[in-house]
Amino acid sequence: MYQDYKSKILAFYEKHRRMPVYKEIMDLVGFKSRNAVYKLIDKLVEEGIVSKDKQGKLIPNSLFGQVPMLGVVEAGIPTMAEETFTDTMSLDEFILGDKDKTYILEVKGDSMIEAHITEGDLVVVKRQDYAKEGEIVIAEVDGGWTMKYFKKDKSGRFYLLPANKKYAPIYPESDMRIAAVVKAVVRKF
Amino acid sequence: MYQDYKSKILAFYEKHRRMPVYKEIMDLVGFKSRNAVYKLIDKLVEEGIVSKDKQGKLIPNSLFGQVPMLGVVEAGIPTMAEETFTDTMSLDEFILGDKDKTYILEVKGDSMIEAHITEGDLVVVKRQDYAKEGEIVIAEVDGGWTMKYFKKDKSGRFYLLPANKKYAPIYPESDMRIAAVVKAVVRKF
DNA sequence: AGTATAAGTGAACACTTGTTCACCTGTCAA
DNA sequence: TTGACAGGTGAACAAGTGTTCACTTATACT
Repeated sequence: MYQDYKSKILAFYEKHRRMPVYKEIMDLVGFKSRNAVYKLIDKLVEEGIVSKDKQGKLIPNSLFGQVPMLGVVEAGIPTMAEETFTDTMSLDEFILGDKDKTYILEVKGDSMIEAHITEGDLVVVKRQDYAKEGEIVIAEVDGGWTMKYFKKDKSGRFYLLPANKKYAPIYPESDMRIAAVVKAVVRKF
Repeated sequence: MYQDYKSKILAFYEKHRRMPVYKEIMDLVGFKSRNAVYKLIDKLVEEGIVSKDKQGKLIPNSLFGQVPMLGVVEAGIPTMAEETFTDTMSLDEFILGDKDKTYILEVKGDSMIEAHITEGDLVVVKRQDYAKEGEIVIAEVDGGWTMKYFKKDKSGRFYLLPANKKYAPIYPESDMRIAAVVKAVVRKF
């Protein structure tokens, strides 16, 4: 019953992308007075799953809109009953550190297959014109665009290394311009 | 200047996980009357990037809090200037269809390496006790937990197939219990 | 039984909300 | 200069906000 309240409020948040006001919660859970909601919220605040701003408006806390992160696969999945999850996370925040200058690209081709990035995957890239050694970059070399490892050889020259033995490393002839670095890979089934 | 307003409102939304009220926008962009905000919002509504609910409160629209999805890698990255992105998406919504019964697990081991799921990846799983042929499942077989392909052989028997030649298919001796199916894979660099 | 504690009701309060109206700039064209 | 017009100001309004108080109902325990 009580857990029910939480999930109804969460559902509202998911649907409307904002927290409900007291009257809405009232209708949501079936109360007939806003004061009942007030007392309910008091408990949720004490539990730490929601907070109030200076004006009393609700703000969702960490556990809200987040996915419980259980252990590792081989340890098995804990049953719902115990559900002592190790952590919880928002995928959005996890994947996109800073939403600024972040874009998503679809992957074509198999040149990064050995890095386990395959055709149809989505890569989350951050647009920047520099990169660290070893990062996967989106670069423009000799007129074409590619996604490759950004490497440096013994003599200090930079080159692009595909993660596929079928293809050879690319030593830029004229110029090489880094457009973005790959921050994450997402694959959906 | 005008574009500035949008990004400031967006920043507020990102930070507080809710849309600002008119007075907050007023302080945000430097207006001295809420009516100025009212007129500004009117334009944003007309542009379709925000809406109002029945009570006048702002609700963020599709372009808000979302990541622009550009084309495919080989086509290169369009410049910021043009930015005629093909689409835009919220990773949260994209990855987690229904947040209910969805969990995240960290991958250990290399038994799914040929499916390009490698150690350290995060798999987004949905807890359910059935699966379709060919899906990747988290299952309990003969007392242990594994992540494998869920397959059916010619005679109609189900078995678990690792995506790694080093390991043999698993034909469940006593019982096989499916705990969850893998919906997505996320890898962060 | 009785009684203490939790949970819900309903009305009232001060305050904030989005909205409207009339008014005041600037800027640009004729 | 004149007029038009988009963009901003400031005050006023009804409606909705979170909160408080006093009161009632349900639940559990000795």
